[in-house]
Parts: sequence; C-alpha cells; structure tokens
Amino acid sequence: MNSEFTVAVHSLVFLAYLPEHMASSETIARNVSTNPTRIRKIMSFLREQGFVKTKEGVGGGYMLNCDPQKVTLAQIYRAMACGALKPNWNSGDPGQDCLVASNMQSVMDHIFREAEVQYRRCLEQTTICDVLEQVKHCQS
Amino acid sequence: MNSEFTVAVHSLVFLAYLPEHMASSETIARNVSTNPTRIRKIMSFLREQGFVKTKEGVGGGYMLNCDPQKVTLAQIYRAMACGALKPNWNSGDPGQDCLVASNMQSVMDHIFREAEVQYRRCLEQTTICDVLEQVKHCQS
DNA sequence: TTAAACTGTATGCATTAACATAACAGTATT
DNA sequence: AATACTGTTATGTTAATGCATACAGTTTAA
Repeated sequence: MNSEFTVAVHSLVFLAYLPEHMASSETIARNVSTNPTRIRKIMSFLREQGFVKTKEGVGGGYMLNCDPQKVTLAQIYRAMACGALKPNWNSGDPGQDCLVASNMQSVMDHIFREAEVQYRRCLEQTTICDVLEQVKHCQS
Repeated sequence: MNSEFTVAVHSLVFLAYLPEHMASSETIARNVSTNPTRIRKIMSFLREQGFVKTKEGVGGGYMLNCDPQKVTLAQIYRAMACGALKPNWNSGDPGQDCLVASNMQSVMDHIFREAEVQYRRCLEQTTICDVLEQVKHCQS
C-alpha cells in the first residue's frame, strides 16, 4: 500500500486539531512532512469525496467539511486506498491446464477481498477524533 | 505487500494437490508462473519454518512437511509477510513541536498493527486444504 | 487593475522495491 | 564422473512511489 491513506488521515486530523479547522497546502505539507503538490492532489480527492472544502485565492486553503467524530478511518480508507492490500502480481495462469495453476488467481483474489473486509472493519472502530485524542495523549 | 505470501500459498497448495506431494523448483515455478530461483528462495524459507522438507541431488525437490488440513493462511502470512500491510513511508516527524506532527507516526503504527491483526484473523479461517478445494471446485 | 497568495493539474526526475536472469558451489543419485 | 537437483549471491530490468518544477486559474486586496 502506498501512503496516501496515511497522508489523508494525518491531514484531516491536523485540520480537526486547528482552531479554525483550516490550513493551506504548504502548512499541511510541513506538518505531514511532504510536499505541497502531494497534499493538493490528495486534498482535491478528499474534496470530491466531501471530506473537505477548498477555498482558492489569497487566504484560501482547505477546511474540514465533515464531523470528525463521525468520520471513520474505514471511510477514508475506502476513498483513498481500496484494494491496495492485494499484491499486484498474480500467481498462476488461467491459460494452463492444471486446475491449481488456472484457478489459483481467482481463489486468491477472493481471499484477499475477504481479508480486506476484516481490515476495514477494524478501521471502522476509529474516528478522526479518536486519532486526534490518541495523538494528544500519546506518551512519547 | 509483495507477492511472496501468494507464491508460498500457491506452492503449498500445489504440493498438497500432487499425489506424491513433491516437486522440483522448476515444476513449481512453471505452475506458479515465475522463475525457479524465486521458488527456491521462498521454499528455503518455508523449510526453515517447517512447512516443507527439501531433498537435494538428483530426483530431489520440495515436499510437504505439514498437515495441509491444519496449516492456515495466517500461519503462512505470519512467516512470509508479517508487517507488510503497513506503508513504509511515515507521515509527520517526531522532531516537530506540533503534537499532531510529532505523534502521528506512532499512533498510525498502532492503528496499522491492530488492523493487521484483524486481517490475519480472517486468514485463520482458511487452511491449505480449503484453498485446494476451492481451486478444484472453482467454476471458471 | 495589478500584485500576491492561493488551488488544480501536468510532467519529468530520482529513488526504491519487486521480479527476472544468470552463474556457480554444494549435494545426492546413477 | 555425469547428471539433476538445491542454496545462494550478484546483477539487470521494470514498475511503483514520492519529489520538484512549472504554469494556468481563482480570489483577495492595495
């Protein structure tokens, strides 16, 4: 899995943390430790999905457009990284005669899909606010 | 996640499928659709973990050394790919002042670990034999 | 109306990870 | 001693990932 999901969660938590619930791509990028372009791309996507609003022009930036107590990591995962747990290489080959070789691909597909459902189910337990609280009370 | 887990499962299922429960790296590689070197590396590892035995020399190869009805995909996952679901890029930076930036990394680590536990729990439901049966009765 | 500070988006670059290929030593069989 | 295997390392190639740059479009404000 690439880290767009991580960046999305971090950005939303950061926005929830700020009093104004608003920040520019550069401010977010500094906090996340990445570059503004990457933030803009990811935030654009989060806007399409309704998680944030954007304001262009001077004094613009991104602002929270959802209730951080209601939005779960599963929703963010679904939007950003669905299907990303499965390796992109497939074993076997549907063209071969052997039952194992020819069917393994679809069987493994099914297994990975099921396991990902469980993965998401775990992420359903945690909201953006939960993460924010954990961050605040993290002893480190 | 890379596909070593997939290859390992496929190889074990293939061995369980064969009457002699034995095959060379080249035979397995053909079935899996990859190269013998990769199979040997993965099978070497599976031998260390006790899943297979190897026989060197002429007429040698790999043979099942476990009960395919008892070995679950979770055990194989644990051996081959534990921790592989987490992205290897980390957001934030422990050196920053901001609570969010500095603690996000360890909070996300914890979340990914928990989610992976659920993922593995799903894989516990399926044995090598289960996969073999699914492969045999796959309508495709 | 013009400058400044933003977002949106495209493109190319650099690095790393993933998979393939080749080579060769070690080992068992015949 | 030839053959057919595994074990392991080194090297090549391709794809994924994240970074940097550039520039058009938008809003604000002097």
